[in-house]
Amino acid sequence: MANTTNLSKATAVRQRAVTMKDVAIHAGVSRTAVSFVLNNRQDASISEDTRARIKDAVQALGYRPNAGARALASQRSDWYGIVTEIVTAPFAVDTIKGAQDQAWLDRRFLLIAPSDQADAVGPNKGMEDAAIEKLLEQRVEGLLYAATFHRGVHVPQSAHEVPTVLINCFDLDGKLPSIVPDEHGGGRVAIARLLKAGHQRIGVINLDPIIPASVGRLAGAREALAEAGLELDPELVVTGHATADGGYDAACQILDRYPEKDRPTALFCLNDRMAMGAYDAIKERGLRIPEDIAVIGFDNQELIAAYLRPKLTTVALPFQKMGALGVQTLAILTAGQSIVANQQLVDCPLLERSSV
Amino acid sequence: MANTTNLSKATAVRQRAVTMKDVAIHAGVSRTAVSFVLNNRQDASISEDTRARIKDAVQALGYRPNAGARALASQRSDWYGIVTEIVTAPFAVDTIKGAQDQAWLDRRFLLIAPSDQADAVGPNKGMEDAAIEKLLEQRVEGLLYAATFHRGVHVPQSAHEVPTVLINCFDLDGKLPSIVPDEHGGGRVAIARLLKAGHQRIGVINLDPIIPASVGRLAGAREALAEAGLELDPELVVTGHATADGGYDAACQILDRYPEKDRPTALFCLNDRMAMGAYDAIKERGLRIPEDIAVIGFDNQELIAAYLRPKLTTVALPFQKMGALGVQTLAILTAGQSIVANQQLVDCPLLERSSV
DNA sequence: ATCATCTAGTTGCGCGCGTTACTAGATGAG
DNA sequence: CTCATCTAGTAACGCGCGCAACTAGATGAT
Repeated sequence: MANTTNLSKATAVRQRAVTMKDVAIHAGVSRTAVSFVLNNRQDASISEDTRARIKDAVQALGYRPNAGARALASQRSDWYGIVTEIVTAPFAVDTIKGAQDQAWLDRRFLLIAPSDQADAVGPNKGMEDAAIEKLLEQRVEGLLYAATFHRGVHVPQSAHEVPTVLINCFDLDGKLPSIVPDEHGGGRVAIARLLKAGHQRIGVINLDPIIPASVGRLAGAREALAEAGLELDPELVVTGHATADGGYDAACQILDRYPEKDRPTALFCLNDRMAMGAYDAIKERGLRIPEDIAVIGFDNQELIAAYLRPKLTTVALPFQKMGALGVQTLAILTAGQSIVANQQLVDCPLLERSSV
Repeated sequence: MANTTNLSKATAVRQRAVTMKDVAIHAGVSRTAVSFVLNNRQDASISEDTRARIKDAVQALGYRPNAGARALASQRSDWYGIVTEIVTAPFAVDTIKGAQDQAWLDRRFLLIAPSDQADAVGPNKGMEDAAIEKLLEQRVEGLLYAATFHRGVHVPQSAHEVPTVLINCFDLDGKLPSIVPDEHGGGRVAIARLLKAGHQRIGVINLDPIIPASVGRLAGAREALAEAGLELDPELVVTGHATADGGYDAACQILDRYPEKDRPTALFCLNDRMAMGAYDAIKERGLRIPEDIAVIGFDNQELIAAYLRPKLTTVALPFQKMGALGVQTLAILTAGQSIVANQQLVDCPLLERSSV
């Protein structure tokens, strides 16, 4: 009979799928017995013998459970949803990856909804709402809401209907728990690394000073300097546009402003794209990295950091970890338990390459 | 009553969801009537009056259809699955994006399954099988199987149980339809662009010469040259490791091998990462881009191409388009119709920036 | 011999929905 | 008045499954 099954499977593709009932008939038991065996229920008593017969039947028929029907009957879907900008964001994929892997471990499925514009005020706001709506129609048990740069957000109302965890952003108007990078610690570790290498005069290429990334990283930098008895010279902090060009311009400013002896010996770039531009400015002036000027970045944007020459030492944004932690947090919340902290910080580790 | 609903929604989060039955009772009709209205069935006759009452009830109660139950009853899920390496691949996200958007337009949902190793012989092969298995358990109606670089693959047997379309790869042992970039045309357009700018002596930084990308792009390059009455000088084709370092080394070879007058005036780099390294080699020699040496890349790896200085002119791999086309093809196949060609080529358009 | 307990299952309900078949009442033709 | 036809719905089944409640037979204690 296994024969005919294989045959029919090979010839006619669009056949009615094998159900538990088929398995039950094949094994000569009731459908319930099959269910018990497949779900490994301890309270039911099925002899080893029939248990084996059932498993054989499953194999022989190529039975595959119907996840939708199971969800319907059991009133739980084992699905989480994640909504995030997907393509505009080089980082989104890391968050997804982290969440996906963790979900996989927990035997859960991650539904990914597109949100071209996670920004709460954008013109595509409607799309984001629709995306969440779709996820809720799939009866996801929890939601992950991920931003591509650390910021405060307003989360659509519908997201409050199931447990929701914010990743790389925080709830501006509510109580939703969030997971964000420890920008402060990242700033510290970057500066600490430079200090350890003997640098005392450090230039900083800053981001827009009002965003959390800038605030946190600079505070951390100051703290690390203070511990070494140093201060951050405001003149050495230049704000640049968050691109390679911006980094180039800012680096030029810093490098050209001082005579060689007063020139900073290291640059802390608050993101890797700006570091990429800074590299150009440095090389253009005939200076070597890291011998003449050390450079340290932030973000660990793989495509940049790992391919710059020399490879860029940088502080990593822990997107994968945040994604995984998001799923873990969701697991706690959907289990009805409560979590300890409303905001969880995740370490930003230093990645040593060759630019310091 | 809208009041109490809102209230209960706000206070008790984990409430039984509103079902069609609730809507029916609220509107004073049968559940069937609700179903007819929601599905806009033409054959059923419901008066405008009750139709409105039902829609009001849907609004008032905040009814949201249960996608799983609907799938179960209607025997169609409106879901497609996509399996692809997700994080190892900077491109995967573009494919997903394209597919996702198209699916969204078609009112379908895209389930994304992780596959750390889409390679058919890798150690994680089991995971890929498991991923497909999971997708089939969700009763996806079709599968997209996407690779991160153009190559031949062996697709797991289970993927043959539903319509499957390969993206950026082709089926080594079967009949599965595939969608791949037009490497040949891309090579042509790159060289044509350089010719148009007056370059006659063109260096090529090649990839591993046996992969489809290399074969196709070089053939296209030769064709474009031939049309201009030129030939590709084999000496000017250097194979490099597909990284920035590899591009740097290859560029150095090409640049240092000839006296200035015989030096190529343009470099065609078969991927953007190698172009990134080539930039370094060129700048190191005091040469300017594009005045002294023009550079054209391939892939359009945004983070690189758009942030190099000068910005890199490159040929784009049409991942989004391939993803979208994949979904469209799947729609045809799942509708039971057959498609024209077993292999569809997608244009690789030239992206003009500033390096030519 | 009687009754309780245990083993190895089975019967049957309901999850939320799509869908087919049916029906009660209104309308019109003869 | 009778019968056919149309309008505006409704009753009921089944999708595949989980699960609570039940049962037939075997075993053991009294």
